[in-house]
Amino acid sequence: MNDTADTKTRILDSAEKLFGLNGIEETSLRDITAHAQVNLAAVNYHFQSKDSLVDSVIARRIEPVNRRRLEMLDAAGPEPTVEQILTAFLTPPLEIRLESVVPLLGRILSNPNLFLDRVYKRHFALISERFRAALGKALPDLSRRELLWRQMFMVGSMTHVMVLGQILPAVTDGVCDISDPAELVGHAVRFLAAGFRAPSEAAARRATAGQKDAGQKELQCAG
Amino acid sequence: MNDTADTKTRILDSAEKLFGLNGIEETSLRDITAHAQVNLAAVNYHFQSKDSLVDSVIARRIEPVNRRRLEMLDAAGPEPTVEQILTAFLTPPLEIRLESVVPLLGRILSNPNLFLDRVYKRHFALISERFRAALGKALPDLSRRELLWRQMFMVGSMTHVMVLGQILPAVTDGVCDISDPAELVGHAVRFLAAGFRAPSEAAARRATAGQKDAGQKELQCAG
DNA sequence: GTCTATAACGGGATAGAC
DNA sequence: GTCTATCCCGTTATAGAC
Repeated sequence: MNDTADTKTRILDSAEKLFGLNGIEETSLRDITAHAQVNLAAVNYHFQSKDSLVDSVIARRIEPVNRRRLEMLDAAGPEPTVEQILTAFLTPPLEIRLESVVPLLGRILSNPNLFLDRVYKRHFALISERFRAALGKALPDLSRRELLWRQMFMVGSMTHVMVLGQILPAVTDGVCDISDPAELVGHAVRFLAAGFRAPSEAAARRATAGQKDAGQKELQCAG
Repeated sequence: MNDTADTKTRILDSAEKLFGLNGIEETSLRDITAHAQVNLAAVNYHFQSKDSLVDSVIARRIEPVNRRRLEMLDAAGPEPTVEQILTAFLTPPLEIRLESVVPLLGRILSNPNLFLDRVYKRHFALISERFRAALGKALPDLSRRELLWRQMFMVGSMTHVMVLGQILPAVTDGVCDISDPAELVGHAVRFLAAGFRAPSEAAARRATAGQKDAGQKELQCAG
């Protein structure tokens, strides 16, 4: 906590931290103002309501992440590889060094009520379309439907790791954690790029129709 | 709602539905008892507390899902393919026909506080180990660390789709939805099996060290 | 702009009649 | 087992002094 910051910033900082640690609904304005060492009424003065505070907390972190994503995508040139596209999408949210911001972003992405109106439409629809277009160009054999499903799986992979955040070591015998974003992005990009390059639905059907008893192994590689 | 069921079942049914629709913290006991058309005090009579009710709601759905997962895994024989393992893991939670149970399972998996002590240790640790062992046997080149990361990505892919549930069409222009579990499992298994078969960290390093300027395309297939 | 005090409400839980 | 009535707490939000 930056004790020298002004009241509004102190509230945002504390809200962000406690939302990420304990959840949004589970965190009261009293918790926030106590942690920020400001008066309870300051929240309703600077923000109009708790809902509006939540929106401010979200926007403050998501917007720079999305700007950085587009920067990285643009930096990869006009015809980026699948790996470059995925790296541009996954790195910015994971490399935020502030404790509990990563889990907060995860929570936001995994709360369907909050997500649709207050996050997806404002902060995610355009980015999602932009990255889907890039992936479609890199993978011209995939239908729009397949691209959309695979993008869901990609976002889900990232979200789950972000949500688990602090408890990730506890569920992996201490093997995995999010403190090294580069390692995490590396694992994720290898896994997800192979997934995106998997044979399309149509190709998989053709393959099984063509060779009758080759088993499922031919599904391995096509891309 | 089954109006003829006994009070305890009516409470479980209503709680499950409202938890899935609106979230667990966001649903009050008053909401539940009103929907179930039972008395408020009945909750504390049949269950001791709201927390304990939550545990019962979770256990009632997760246990059959996990039994079915093991059945399907065993049915695939002693050396199942990656596709068979993934299908056994993903199908049971998604083919539950009851509205709002799938989103509820998603919410449970994406609430880290609830998850670790009250869900992971009780309902998920053993299943997770069992499936990881099967995947490790089918993919002997992967290290334990890589297997754990990839399993996280798999669970995340499934969880995200389950969490979004009802709003999935809204974020995909109506293209994707969870009403056809077979289609969803098909897409997921193709994507994830390719991901699991992606070259290991070590293999990827060897490949880039060996050939200098082949670009990133050689990462495509190895497994 | 910042505080104290409090309003107005909804939450979980329980006592005790039936 | 089921009800009514109520307790007691924490919540958001606001009024009004400074």
